[in-house]
Amino acid sequence: MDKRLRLISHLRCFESAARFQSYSQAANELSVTQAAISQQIRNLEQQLGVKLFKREGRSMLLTQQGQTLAEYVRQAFTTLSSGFDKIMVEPEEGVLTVTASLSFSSVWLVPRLWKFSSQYPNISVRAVASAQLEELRYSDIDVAVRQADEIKADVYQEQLIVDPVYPYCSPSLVEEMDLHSPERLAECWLVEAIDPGRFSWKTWFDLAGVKMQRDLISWIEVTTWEMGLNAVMSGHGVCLASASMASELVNKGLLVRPFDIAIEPGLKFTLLYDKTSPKLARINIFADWLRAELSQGDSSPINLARPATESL
Amino acid sequence: MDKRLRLISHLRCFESAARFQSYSQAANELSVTQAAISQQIRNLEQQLGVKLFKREGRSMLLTQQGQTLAEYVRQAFTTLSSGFDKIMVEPEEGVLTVTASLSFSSVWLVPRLWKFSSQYPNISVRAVASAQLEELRYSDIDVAVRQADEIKADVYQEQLIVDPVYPYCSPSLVEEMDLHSPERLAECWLVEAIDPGRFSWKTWFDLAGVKMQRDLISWIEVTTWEMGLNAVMSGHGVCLASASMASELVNKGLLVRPFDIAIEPGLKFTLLYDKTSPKLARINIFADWLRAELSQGDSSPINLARPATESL
DNA sequence: TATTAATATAAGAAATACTTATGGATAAAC
DNA sequence: GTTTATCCATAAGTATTTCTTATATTAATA
Repeated sequence: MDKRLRLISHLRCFESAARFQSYSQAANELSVTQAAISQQIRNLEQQLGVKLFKREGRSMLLTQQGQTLAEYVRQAFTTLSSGFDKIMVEPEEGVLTVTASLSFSSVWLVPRLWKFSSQYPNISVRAVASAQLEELRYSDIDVAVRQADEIKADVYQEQLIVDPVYPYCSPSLVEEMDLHSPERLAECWLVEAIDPGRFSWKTWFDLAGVKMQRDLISWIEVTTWEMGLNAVMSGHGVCLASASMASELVNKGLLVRPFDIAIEPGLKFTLLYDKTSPKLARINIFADWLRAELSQGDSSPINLARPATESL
Repeated sequence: MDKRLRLISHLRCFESAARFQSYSQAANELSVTQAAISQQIRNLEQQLGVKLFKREGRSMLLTQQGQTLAEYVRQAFTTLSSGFDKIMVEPEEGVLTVTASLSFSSVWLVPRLWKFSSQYPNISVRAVASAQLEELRYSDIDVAVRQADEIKADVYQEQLIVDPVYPYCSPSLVEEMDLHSPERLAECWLVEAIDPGRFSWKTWFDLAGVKMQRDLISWIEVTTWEMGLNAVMSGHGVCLASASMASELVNKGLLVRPFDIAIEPGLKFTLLYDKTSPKLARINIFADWLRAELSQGDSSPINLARPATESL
């Protein structure tokens, strides 16, 4: 066996740094520090006796030899990934890791997981909350559910629902503030995201045909849909939220929807997973369940066209 | 980047064990213990969630998946080795590691290295003595000089000399024992290797036309040519040795050759190196010097046909 | 049946990989 | 031109991984 293959563990750092031409970005991709990358590559260069990078100002450019090796390493890694793909096919039973926004995870997914688990006791679902979409190919994450009008990802995407966005508040507030017309909302504290995009109270008031005077209203600013729901559940004002996310709380009598006026097209929920994942059998089971569960809520499957940033 | 590539460092153990279908042999190849191999492969299997080996009695057979992965790993390693080959080309100056038998190293090579070094001050030669031929492809060793009639190796081989084997003893012993005919040798202590093959005193006496009575002779048994030479240099008997190995000592007046009767074809010296080595420029310089230096000694370049084990 | 050969496993030791802190060089901003 | 920001380099220390040693288990062989 070629003794140079002892250096194989250094090649991950090398390949990443070569691709980015940047140690910092490689460090970020590999979730280590820049110093680790620097030292690994220094070690690799010393052991091979070859300069792979040359510094130009703040850039690390590949030498000719570095370029040559990078190409071979990339090819070898592709071969290995293919090999892994070939052997890793998992059965239906096992662990499945699902990632979604904090709001969807805590407000929708986690409160319903007992349903999935009782129906599929051999599949153990692990919910991972994240602010951004996580890497799905060749990673620990199997499925993602995100809210955005458009998602850039190189894996399979499927629109689950387009969830209308209504105002929600506690039942007691309806009586307290006599919320029988949209105009009455201006007397309440209104909960709004810091950057709501098209899911703002202004949008809603326009739909309701009410002129909103922003500076006359008391505002509560939140960073996630979940925070908004939690705030109004304890009697603090009125928030906008998507029907599905609020449904569990409405069913439990903790929240009510004072007006049947919705911002539509609503919040688009997208399912993402890697079609080549070894856990595909398991993912398909979860995806079917998810589709059924979401289709039972208050939602309307309407096509979207306009882009927006992902909601909270 | 494919997160499974974090497992890349385990793949050396896997590939070796897969090739040998034996953890012990893999351990031997990689110079680690069997336990290390066992644990690495267990870890790899756990992380991949795939059984790669199945135990059958005392054999570790590859599973179908193991076979598949082994093929991909082998291919990836070949690609990496090619990449390393492509970038690793060294200049003439630098370190060169030469391996030879203990006898050749200490009796011939090391006493002459000053010549090489003064002629090529930019090349630093490191002599490594070893009882067996060391791996030359992709290893720390650059050149080997071995004594054997036939060598199995997958690298370039070149016959340097075929060195006749004569008796040698100290000058004082010639006077002391009045060594003017071969028959007189029977009165001396004879130094012989434990397993001399065709370089035995019996062979020599046959050539000299003397009938040897083994049980009437006093024997000294040694394990290396070097030991034999050291013994007779201090006045202890007579040994057989190849002309080139003895030449330095003869030139210094420490040994003499009492009879000009040689066992021929003599000891075959072979030069071995990897034609694809990145240090080829450096190797060629050393090889040229070696050829010249050896051709200045008492030797005859005669073709060999018969196999024998490597001499000491 | 006893011995040998081969792998499995646990615990500890050794080596490697990584982090933190700091410095140096260069590019960008003011 | 100076200051700030960005990026990599390096040393020292920390954390993790890899390896060794000791022992157990299993199967093959004599």
